[in-house]
Amino acid sequence: MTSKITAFWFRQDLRISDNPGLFEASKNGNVLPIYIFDHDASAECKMGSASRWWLHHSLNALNQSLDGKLNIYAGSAKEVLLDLIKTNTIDAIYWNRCYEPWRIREDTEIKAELTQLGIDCKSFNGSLLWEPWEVTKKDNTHYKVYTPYYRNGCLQAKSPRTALPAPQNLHLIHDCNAKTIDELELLPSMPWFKKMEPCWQVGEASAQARLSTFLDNELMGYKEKRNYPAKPNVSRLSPHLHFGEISPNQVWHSAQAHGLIQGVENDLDCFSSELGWREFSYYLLYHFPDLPHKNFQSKFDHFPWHYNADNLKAWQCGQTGYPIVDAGMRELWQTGYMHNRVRMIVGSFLVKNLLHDWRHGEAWFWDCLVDADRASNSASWQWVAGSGADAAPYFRIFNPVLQGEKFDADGLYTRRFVPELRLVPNKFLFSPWKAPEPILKASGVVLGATYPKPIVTLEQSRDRALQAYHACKNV
DNA sequence: TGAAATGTTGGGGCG
DNA sequence: ACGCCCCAACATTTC
Repeated sequence: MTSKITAFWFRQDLRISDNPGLFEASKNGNVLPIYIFDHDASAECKMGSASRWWLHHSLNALNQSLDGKLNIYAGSAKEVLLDLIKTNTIDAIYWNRCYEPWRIREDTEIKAELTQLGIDCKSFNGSLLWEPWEVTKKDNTHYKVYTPYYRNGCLQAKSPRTALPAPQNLHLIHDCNAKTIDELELLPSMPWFKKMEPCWQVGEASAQARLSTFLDNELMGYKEKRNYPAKPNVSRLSPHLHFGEISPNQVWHSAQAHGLIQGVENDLDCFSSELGWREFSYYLLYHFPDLPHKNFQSKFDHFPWHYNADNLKAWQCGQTGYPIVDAGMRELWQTGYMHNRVRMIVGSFLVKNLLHDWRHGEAWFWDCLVDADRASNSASWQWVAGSGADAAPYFRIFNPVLQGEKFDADGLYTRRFVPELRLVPNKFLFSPWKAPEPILKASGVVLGATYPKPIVTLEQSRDRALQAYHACKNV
């Protein structure tokens, strides 16, 4: 064994198995495993509150896998790394690529400077099935529509790398100048996260367990049942994927293997395609770095949004008077997560019925979601708003009453998060303002007191949205 | 992965 | 028996 020391820089790949950068680093000899918390450096890379909570636990899980030898630092990544090579004998620094624009900028700089100083810098793909620059069209332009991107761009390209094993014989080095995870102070002083704790098991082992449970019990019927927020047939892998506790390659190939079971072919294709949407988001962000801030379709730059602080607040707090919307927003607040069907409903409601700029929704989700991810979050909000690539057409406006009746017919989901309506019969659960007074009384509901009256009417707000969209249609 | 408005069809009640 | 109307059910168009 040589005495070469390779620093492996963990970022959004908080796992040991199928970690290409770590795998290669381990071949060189000794490994100095490091994590740099650099998200407080600027507003652009600020991490949301729920994400910080997740990160705290994820780092602890990773540290445990590394026998307590994960070296923690805080501050600008470049400064930390430059400092690190001054005070330690380091021959190489490896990492897996990140794709946020600010990361790409910074990584490019870091690679150039460190290489000049004689450090062997290598980056790897640990987070995507297909690199954004590898999915190309013949005419050299970029895909703007999902289906051809996925079918012709991804599925026709080379099959995603199969998962690597965890490196054997990791020789880990500890730097005594490193901080502890607690010193990062990722947890807020107000323990609001207590209610989230029972909902999640953080870390690589839990991510693998979640994948197994999903594939064994919930993949069957996924295509249909994933639409019903009370059903368990969704993977809930998004936060694990975001922090890289599990790689998309591990998910992809495990799912493929399970998809051989007869009768789940369509479910497998549907699930794989959801991983495809994740790839598409990264692809869009890579080729359109302004995606988190700017409308992908610039005609939306002149959209007559109608900001109203009270309405935004009501939406955030789950007090809109529309039970399926309020259930979703409260699920988000309480658990750090929201079922995908309901994300579409609350998104449509904010952007169309309340006529709020999608960036307000993006910001709130960013702070509240444990799976907050720049690429997915901004691509999805632009999709909902109609300003994005391959977006939902502007006139597609969800009716929260019909959506509730259709996708939560027995009210299980809605009653869980809006318990003040639990005695309201199904017939009026999604439109309590239509319930006759005796029924409300028997249910213990006083509209405007125990549960809000609708903050807008569906008919008027729908018409207003259609007018507004019409106004900027072909600017 | 929408909803509402409008159009079409066909069965049954009824003069 | 026949034609007319009504309307539910389904299909198509429009936003």
